[in-house]
Amino acid sequence: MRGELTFNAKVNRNVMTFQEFIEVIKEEALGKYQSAEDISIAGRFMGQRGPFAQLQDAVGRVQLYIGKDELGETPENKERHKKLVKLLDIGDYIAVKGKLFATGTGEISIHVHELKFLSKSLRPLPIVKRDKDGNIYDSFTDPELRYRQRYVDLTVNPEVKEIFIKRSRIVTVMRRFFDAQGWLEVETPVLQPIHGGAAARPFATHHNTLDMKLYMRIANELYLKRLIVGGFDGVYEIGKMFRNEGMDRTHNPEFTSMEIYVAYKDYNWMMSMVEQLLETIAKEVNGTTKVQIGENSIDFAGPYERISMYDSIKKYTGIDVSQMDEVALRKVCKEMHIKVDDYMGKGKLIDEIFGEKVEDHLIQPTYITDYPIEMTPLAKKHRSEEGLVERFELFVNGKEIANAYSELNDPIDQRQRFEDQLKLAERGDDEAMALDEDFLRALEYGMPPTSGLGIGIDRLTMMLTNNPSIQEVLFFPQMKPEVA
RNA sequence: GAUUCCGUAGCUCAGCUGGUAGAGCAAUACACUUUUAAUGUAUGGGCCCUGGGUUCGAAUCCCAGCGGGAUCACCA
Repeated sequence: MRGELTFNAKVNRNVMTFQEFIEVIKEEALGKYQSAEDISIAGRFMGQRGPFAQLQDAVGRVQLYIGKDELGETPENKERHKKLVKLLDIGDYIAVKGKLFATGTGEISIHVHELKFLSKSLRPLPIVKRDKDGNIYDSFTDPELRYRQRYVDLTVNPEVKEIFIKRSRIVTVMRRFFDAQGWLEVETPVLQPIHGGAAARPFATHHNTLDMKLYMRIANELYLKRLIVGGFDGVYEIGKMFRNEGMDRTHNPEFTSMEIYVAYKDYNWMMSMVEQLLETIAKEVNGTTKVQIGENSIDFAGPYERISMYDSIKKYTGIDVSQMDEVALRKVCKEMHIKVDDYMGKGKLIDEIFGEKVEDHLIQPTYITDYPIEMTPLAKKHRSEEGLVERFELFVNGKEIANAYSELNDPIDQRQRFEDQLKLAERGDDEAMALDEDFLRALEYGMPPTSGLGIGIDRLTMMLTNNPSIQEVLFFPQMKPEVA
């Protein structure tokens, strides 16, 4: 008996998946009461009511009919099966054989005549029940348990599994979209000697053999641009970034970003590309461009509104900050009761006003364009507006999900911008960007005009699945250690 | 990091102004072989997060710690 209960290696599971089973119902079994041939199926035993049991696999559930005296053929085999059925626990993996039939209420089920244990569950799974109206009766909801034991969460909460399937599809659709354009998916270093490309505190580590300090990347931008210098027309990378910052419902120390750089393009082109990309993703993942996020119904169908940062501030505050110097901006912040620090330069002050007064209004997808030069050291100067750069951020539901530039490809200007960052750092801005000599050298060899874009995959998934918490879209969100 | 709420059975939760632990589901046994969250009867199940304190007596009140959620700050 014991042998039957433990972790069988021989499985005939490839005979039929649940999905195939459902197709068989449609094509063959419907209208019949009993299939001619046995089918073989395997899955997780998820409960029993009388002779009716639920078997679950990755796709869904099917009903089994386990008749008391109908298992096995020989008397010994019948006896054995009776014992096996008694030993069934929720969570056990079993394989069954039987014929399809329609029950009295019309549900297509498997009339089991043979049952085999594949694996035993030694711990009781939480039992979640739901009725036809979707009411859930015995839920498994404790966030701490759900995140620490995601395997249980995924087993008993099908809507959780659905989120992660969507997340995977978002990435797949994105990849397919880029690949169709001939852009190249690449991988760049996670361990970097200089943490460039963004403004954030890094995780630091040490390489023993080289005896050198290394940082987990906070961004991969400077490496991807090196590849554009190297002659690729379009490169993109989907991968983890690491930032040693605070954690909350929208921040996890490691998160996934997609960065893409396309040569001979500018940020106007990029805006159109992003519209097509997001529209495609929304349709492929949700079947529609519209998505409900909390209270708001959002439509990802392009084109999106485009408004410059200065105009957006004017629109929502009535104040024109475009000609103001640092002193005037500080005065404005004070009048609006916006907290500012001494180290903040002009760009940062404008960003504070924007964050405080504008962001929350940007519900439908909206491009904010043309940022002050001080806060964007890697973007190209605006072709006609003094003091601005060609940059946009895409806001949806009041939150930023994409950031893009016409990339700065003038090495002399780039060196100057890095030096301005160093000055900010000296004033106490610990987010100011470090200078990367090799990156400058690459630019000195010549980089074509290029547009670059970054999209937060976690954030995008949160929006497309209507989840306000990043933990709900990460399989294993960062947690403090569990104490035994 | 700050504020605030929370931590009781495998899960979801009651447990009042302090008097020594409860329900539903799950589990076990027996009966039932049926349906669509939940059949019946019976039974077992607890470091009430941890450590101090107050008290004759603490799941309950106080303090500290640990873990989680929410809000804020920082960031994406």
